[in-house]
Amino acid sequence: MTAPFYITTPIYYVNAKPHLGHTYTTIATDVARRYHDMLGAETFMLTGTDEHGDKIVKAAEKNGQSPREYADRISRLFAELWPELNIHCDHFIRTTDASHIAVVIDILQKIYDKGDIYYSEYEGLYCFGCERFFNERELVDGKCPDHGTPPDVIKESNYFFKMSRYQQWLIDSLTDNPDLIRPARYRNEVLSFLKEPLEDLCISRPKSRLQWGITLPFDDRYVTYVWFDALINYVSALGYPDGEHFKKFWPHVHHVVAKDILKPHGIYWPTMLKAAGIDAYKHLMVHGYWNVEDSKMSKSLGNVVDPIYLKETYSTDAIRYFLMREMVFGLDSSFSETSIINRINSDLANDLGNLFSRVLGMFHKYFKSTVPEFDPDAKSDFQLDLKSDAQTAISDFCKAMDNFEFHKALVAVWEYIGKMNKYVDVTAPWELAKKKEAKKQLDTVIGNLLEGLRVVSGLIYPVMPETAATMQKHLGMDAEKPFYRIREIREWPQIPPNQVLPKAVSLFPRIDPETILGPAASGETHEPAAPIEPEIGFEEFSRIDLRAATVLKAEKIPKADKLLKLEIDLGNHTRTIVAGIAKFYTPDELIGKSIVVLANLKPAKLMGVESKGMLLAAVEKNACSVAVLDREMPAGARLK
RNA sequence: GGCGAUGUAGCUCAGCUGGUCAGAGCAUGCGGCUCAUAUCCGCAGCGUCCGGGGUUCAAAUCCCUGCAUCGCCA
Repeated sequence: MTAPFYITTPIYYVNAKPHLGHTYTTIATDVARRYHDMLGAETFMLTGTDEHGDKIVKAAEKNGQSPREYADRISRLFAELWPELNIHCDHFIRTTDASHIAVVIDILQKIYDKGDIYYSEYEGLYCFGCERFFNERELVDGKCPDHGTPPDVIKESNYFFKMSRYQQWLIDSLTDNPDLIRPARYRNEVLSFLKEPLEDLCISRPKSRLQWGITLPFDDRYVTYVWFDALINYVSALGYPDGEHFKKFWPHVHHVVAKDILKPHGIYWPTMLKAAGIDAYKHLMVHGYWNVEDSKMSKSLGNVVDPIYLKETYSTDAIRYFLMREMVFGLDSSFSETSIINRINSDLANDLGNLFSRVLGMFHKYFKSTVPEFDPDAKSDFQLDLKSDAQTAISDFCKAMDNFEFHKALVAVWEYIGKMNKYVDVTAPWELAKKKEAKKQLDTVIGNLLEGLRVVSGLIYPVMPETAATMQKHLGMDAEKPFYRIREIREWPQIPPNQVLPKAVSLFPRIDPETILGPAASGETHEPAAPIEPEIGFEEFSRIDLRAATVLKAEKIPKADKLLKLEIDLGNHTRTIVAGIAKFYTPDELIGKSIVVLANLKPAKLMGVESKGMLLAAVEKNACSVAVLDREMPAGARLK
């Protein structure tokens, strides 16, 4: 009996629309959930939205809405996004749900009754503009960084949670359970933080400052601090304290978070659980950030990391694959559309898509679309055994998935795909098809290849469920059945013989970067930058007289396809220069431009025209850009 | 300022406890096949393994130091 599996994403704060970071976390969580489905576990996945707190009030005000209306609207964006990305969550929780609020109140009261919450007055630096307290070191010159005004010293009374009381307990449990927080770097970070004395956590906000929150059960002048409220979602969603789900799933919880919320999850949450008398969670999986590369194509940055844009441009499966394959769980990764396209073209189109296409192509041609019978254990002369290699691939895949090493799991699958491509090459079915006496061999080769594709389709299921189902159908399998169970995948052979299969489809067409990113982006062909020339002194540089010049006239030089003749204004005189840029610039677009000219270059005759100086431009084989001044300067100004 | 991480081929990175560890993928070049989505297969990388010093018979791998980048904390 496989243990149940409970996995959570953070609940997302509704002060912003869903972006790439949310998307990665939630897809990774869904992939892990689907993997445990593959193992035959009963799974439960939770996501949702975090909706209280002053940031929400402010964001709502900005939008002219009430906090409730605003939270409803943004929350819906999240709830509706996940199905679009083939993410199946079993429950979508909102911290404004009545059932959640009830549990928060219950837990607060429990901890209060236990004596772990106390009331205390303190003094702090408060900015009325920001409606918040500041530390000394957050201030700039003793002033609020946002308002530039000195903060006021005010006294305020609040409720505090005795987190410090559980510090040693937490250190011990981290020491005893090396797996508690993974990867280890984040566990170490928490441990090093715990070397210093832990301060108690302020868990209330006076209603004079904030009303949008859960009222404390023991003092209705206060609402609950948003983190204290939010973290409790992980148990309230399961129907804590008596719900069946809670009993079944809580002992098997895995929290997935990004590194920015390590502290609340690594420190607040376990101590809260301990204080409330709830078993601590077993696993906290922490991942890194996506650094979005600022490419020229993505001026509107927000647009490119918009999950819907990505889905519509590249397909859900491709995006899921890219995110899981490209990021090492725990580390940061860089994100760019170029890298998505590279991944799609090389891994999905060339390796997987083309393999599928060539195998099915031969199958339909040589077998009239009818699945052959073959002996799965037939010895071949080829030294290649797709059947046993499949078992290796499955094992490697599982080992990686168990550790949240999604990229390694995919590498294992792709190594197998590579072996299949090699197998096709070595067995050369097109040769076998020419010889009548090789029919049995051909049956074996194609039979094994079809089975290999079946294994691949099973293993890619958690990452690319749609593609997995499509492949199954084209292999004559029932895609409605749980073909992705590891136990099922291992069975070889499994495709029922003598059935007629549907014609193949193209799983992943190659993408031409230009169609998406525009011509400038096909810049893969850029020459590497030339090495820097040997050093020179300033004196030597001073002899180079560079001047701002305005282009007055420009015309093509007859019979010369590269040359333009320019009439330029150098302030106190005009002169003629010839420039070899006709392939890249029309005369008209140069007129009026403020360019840079090497003014003391020895004159030279080009196609019969005397050129007195030359303009500066960045030049490559297939591209050229004339240097222009980005602010207006009088013609003749010197550059130095 | 304290603690920690990282720095390996053009790019992204594997290389655990020292001895085929100088590697993989992508990109590039050449050759082969023709079933296939101009795909697939094979071959090719003379990289100061950030710099400097040390330990050792032997270091990318351990120690010290410097530099760079990043993270956490103050």
